[in-house]
Amino acid sequence: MSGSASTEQGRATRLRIVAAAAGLIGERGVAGTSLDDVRAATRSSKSQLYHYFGDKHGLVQAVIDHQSAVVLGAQAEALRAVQDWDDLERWADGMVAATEQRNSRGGCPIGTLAAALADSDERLRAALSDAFTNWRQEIGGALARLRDNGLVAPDADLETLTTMMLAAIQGGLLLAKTSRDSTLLRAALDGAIAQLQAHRVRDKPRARRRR
Amino acid sequence: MSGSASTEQGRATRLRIVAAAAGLIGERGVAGTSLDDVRAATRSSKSQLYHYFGDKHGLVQAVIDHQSAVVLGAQAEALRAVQDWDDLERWADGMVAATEQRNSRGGCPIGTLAAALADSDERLRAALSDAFTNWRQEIGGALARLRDNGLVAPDADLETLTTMMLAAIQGGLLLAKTSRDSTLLRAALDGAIAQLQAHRVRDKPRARRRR
DNA sequence: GTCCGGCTGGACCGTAGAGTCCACCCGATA
DNA sequence: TATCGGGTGGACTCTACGGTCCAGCCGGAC
Repeated sequence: MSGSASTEQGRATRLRIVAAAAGLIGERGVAGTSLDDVRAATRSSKSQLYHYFGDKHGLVQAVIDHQSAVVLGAQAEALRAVQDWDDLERWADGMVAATEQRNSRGGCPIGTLAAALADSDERLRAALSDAFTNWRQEIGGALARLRDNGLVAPDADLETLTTMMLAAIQGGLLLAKTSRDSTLLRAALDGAIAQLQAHRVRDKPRARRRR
Repeated sequence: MSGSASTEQGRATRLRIVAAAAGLIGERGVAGTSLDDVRAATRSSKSQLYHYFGDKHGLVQAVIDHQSAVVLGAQAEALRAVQDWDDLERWADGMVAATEQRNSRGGCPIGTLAAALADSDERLRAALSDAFTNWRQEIGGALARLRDNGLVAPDADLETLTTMMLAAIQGGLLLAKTSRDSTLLRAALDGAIAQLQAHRVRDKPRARRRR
C-alpha cells in the first residue's frame, strides 16, 4: 500500500526499520515510541523514515502488517500440527511458555495494538480486525480437523468455540501481563480447551472412516 | 494517596475533573488526551489540575481508581443478584447490551488501560491488577453462590472457571471493539457460560440441605 | 471586620517530537 | 563517462503539551 522500496537494499532497510519499530512499540506502546527512538534504534535517519513510510501513521500501519504476519505465521504453523487433543495441549503450552519467557510482559502484540488503536483510527482498526479474523480462521481450521478426526462431535458449534478460544487467548494474555502471572493465561486456556472437550466424542472408536 | 480536597467544593471539582478525564481517556486513550483537553472539557484551569493531581501521572492514577470503582460497583451489583442460571444469562446479556449501546466501541475501560499501561508503569499496573483481582472475586462469589444453590457440582474448580470467565469478558470485548461486532463478545460469553454449565448438577433435586 | 488557607485563573516556559528541506552518495543503465 | 533516481544524512522549523508561577478570589473561623 504505502512505502516505496524498489531496491534490494531498500527492502532490507525498510524491513530493518519495521522490525525494530515493532519491538519498540511492543514494549513502550505507539504513543511511547518516538520517531527519534526508532531512528536511534536502527541507525537510520529522519529522511529514511519519511521516505519509506510517509508519516508516523504509515509506520504504525507497517508495524501492524508486520506483527500480523509474524504472529499469524507462528500460529498457523503451530495450529497446522494439531491433529488430536495432545497436540492442542501442546499448542496451548507453547503460548504459556512463550509468555513465561517474557515474564508475562508484553501480551499479544496484535491485542495490545488493537486495544490502543481500535477506537482512534479506522484504517488501523480494520487491519487489526482482519488479523483477528485470520487468526480465528486458523483456529477454526484446527478445530475442524479435530472434528474430522472424530474427536469432536459433528454438531458442535465450532464458530462459537473458535471465538471463545481466541477471546480466552486475548483475555488471558491481558490478565497475565497485568498481574505478571502466567497462570492466569494458563487458566483461561485450560477452561477454553475443557469447554471444547465437553463436545468430546466417546472414545470407543465406533468407525474409522479415514484412510 | 495523592490529590488534596478538603472542602466540599474541592471534592466536587476534583470529581468533575476525574469523571471528564475518564471519559476522554476512554475514547482517545491516555496518550491521546492532553491536560489542555481535560482543562477545556471541565472549564477548569491548569493550576487546578496540578493542585488536585500533582502531575499527569497522578491524574491517570485517579482515573484508574475512578474507573475501577465504577466498573466494579456496577459488576458487584449485577453479580450480587445472580442466584441461578437465568440470572447468569441476564448478567451476560447486560454486558452485551451495554456494548451494543456503544456500537461496540470502547471495550472495557479497565482492560484498555491495562493493555496500554501494564508494561510502562509499575504503580499503575499494580492498581489495574488489583482491579482485576477484585473483579475475579466478585465473579467467584457469584459462582460460589450457584454452587451453594446446588446448581454447580461441588468439585468444580471455581478458581479456574472464574479466571476463564473474566478472560472471556476481556477478550470478547477486545474482539468486539476491534471488529465493531458485539456478537464476538456474545460468543465468548456464551462459551464461558456453557463451560460452567458443563459442571451443572443433574436437575433431579436429590437433597435440599439448605434451609 | 480581618485573617487564613484552600481554591482558581491564566500567562508563561522549556522541550520533545512530528514533519520539512536540501545537499549528497552511489549503483545501475545507456 | 554522463545521467538518473532511489536512497541517505542531518540540520532545521514549528507547535503541542507537560509543567511552573504567582496574583487574586472567596468562604469559614475567630
